[in-house]
Amino acid sequence: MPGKRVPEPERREQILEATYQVAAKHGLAETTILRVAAAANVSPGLVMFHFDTRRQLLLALLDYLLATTTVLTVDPAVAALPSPIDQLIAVLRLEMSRLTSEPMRIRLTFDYWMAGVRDAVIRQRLQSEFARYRESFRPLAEAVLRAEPDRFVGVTPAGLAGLSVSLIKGCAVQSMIDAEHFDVADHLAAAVGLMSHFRAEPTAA
Amino acid sequence: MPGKRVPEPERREQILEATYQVAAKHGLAETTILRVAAAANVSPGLVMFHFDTRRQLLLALLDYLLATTTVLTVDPAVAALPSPIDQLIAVLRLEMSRLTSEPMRIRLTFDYWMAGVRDAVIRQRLQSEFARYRESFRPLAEAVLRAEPDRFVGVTPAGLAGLSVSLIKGCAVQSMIDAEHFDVADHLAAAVGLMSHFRAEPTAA
DNA sequence: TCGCGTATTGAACTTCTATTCAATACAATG
DNA sequence: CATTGTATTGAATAGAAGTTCAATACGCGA
Repeated sequence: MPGKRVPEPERREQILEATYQVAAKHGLAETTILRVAAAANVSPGLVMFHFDTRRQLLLALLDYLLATTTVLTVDPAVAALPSPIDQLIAVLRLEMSRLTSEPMRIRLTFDYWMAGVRDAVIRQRLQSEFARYRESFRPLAEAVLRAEPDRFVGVTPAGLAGLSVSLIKGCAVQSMIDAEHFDVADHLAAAVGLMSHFRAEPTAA
Repeated sequence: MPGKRVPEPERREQILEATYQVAAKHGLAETTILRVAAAANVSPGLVMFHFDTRRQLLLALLDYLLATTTVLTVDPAVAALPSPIDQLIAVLRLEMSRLTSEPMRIRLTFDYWMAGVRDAVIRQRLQSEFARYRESFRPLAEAVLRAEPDRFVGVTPAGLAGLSVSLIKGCAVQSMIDAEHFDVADHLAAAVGLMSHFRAEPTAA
């Protein structure tokens, strides 16, 4: 006794949304067709009908996840900061706060990250996503190096951008398990402590 | 028709070793009793006999994994370096190389890391393990701050130690997926580029 | 109003898993 | 050599998962 018919794109969207809810709460491994179907108030068969296999459902979820990830934007208030290095630090701070405020999303992303170790398709999508993310730091990194070339001898824009992403990822990884105990501010303080020295007054000694 | 009897501790060790092989190659999720038994040339029942449940087998594997993790040691050649910050950088370099040279171990550790999100026992063991790791950086961090207090205003030893671990973890996470493409030297160069400035000659301008 | 295609269901099927257990052979002890 | 305890096996069980599919009802065009 079939239920109400719904145009295909909306059904897909509805099921994907349910899949996200399940995956965010229980993790990828426990994201089963049955659970997804139950969460979407739909029969298991319908999930297969729209996505063919569980694998394709999870790939679709990955696309959904990446598509709904906010791209890196430089806040006007940040852009107004005088020195590029202050801008970079401010962006780092914002990104770290943003990520740790969405723990479910972070966990899911790392779930895919682990899956990517054994799955080439997942791996490539994540790689290009993170390459894009890294690139979005490039203008800022270039500005920093341009502003104080003497102090950044041997550091490339790509290197500084990569380091920025690395710091953010390190923060995300820690907070994933230590959510309530891990303090973003503390973590950033050390990084800032290092970077801020590019502006430090010269030692007269 | 039972096979040869073997004293209990050796059997446990043998099965654990097999479990490690399977888990390192296929991941935790695919580490099944059957696979482990096959890898150990033993019947499935015997695995259960020695470890009771799959969960306890995996917990035992975690202990095994952590127990066989080399603790942080400061190489004599490193300790001979004149400035503490050079020592810290050298240690970072060594640790990053060490981790990326054992990709299987890293992946397995992160597998447990993900499992720890939903499993309190796993989480606590990992937390204390990483706390210990972080602490092992503390003496070095303190030496760095003591050597150049004026340049590290507001940075605590804990903060610097945490940042060091974070950099290493960031490196490990990247290399996990990007093994052949990710270059430890590049990654470290940026970090070093930052830190080395604590020794930079003052800008005369 | 009458088909007709398609979305939808729910049960059946297959496969894989952890787990249990009765049967069995080995080693040590007497 | 007999006995006893325990390590070991392999088959049986139960459950859950992904996937298939025949049956069914809905909505649209004729």
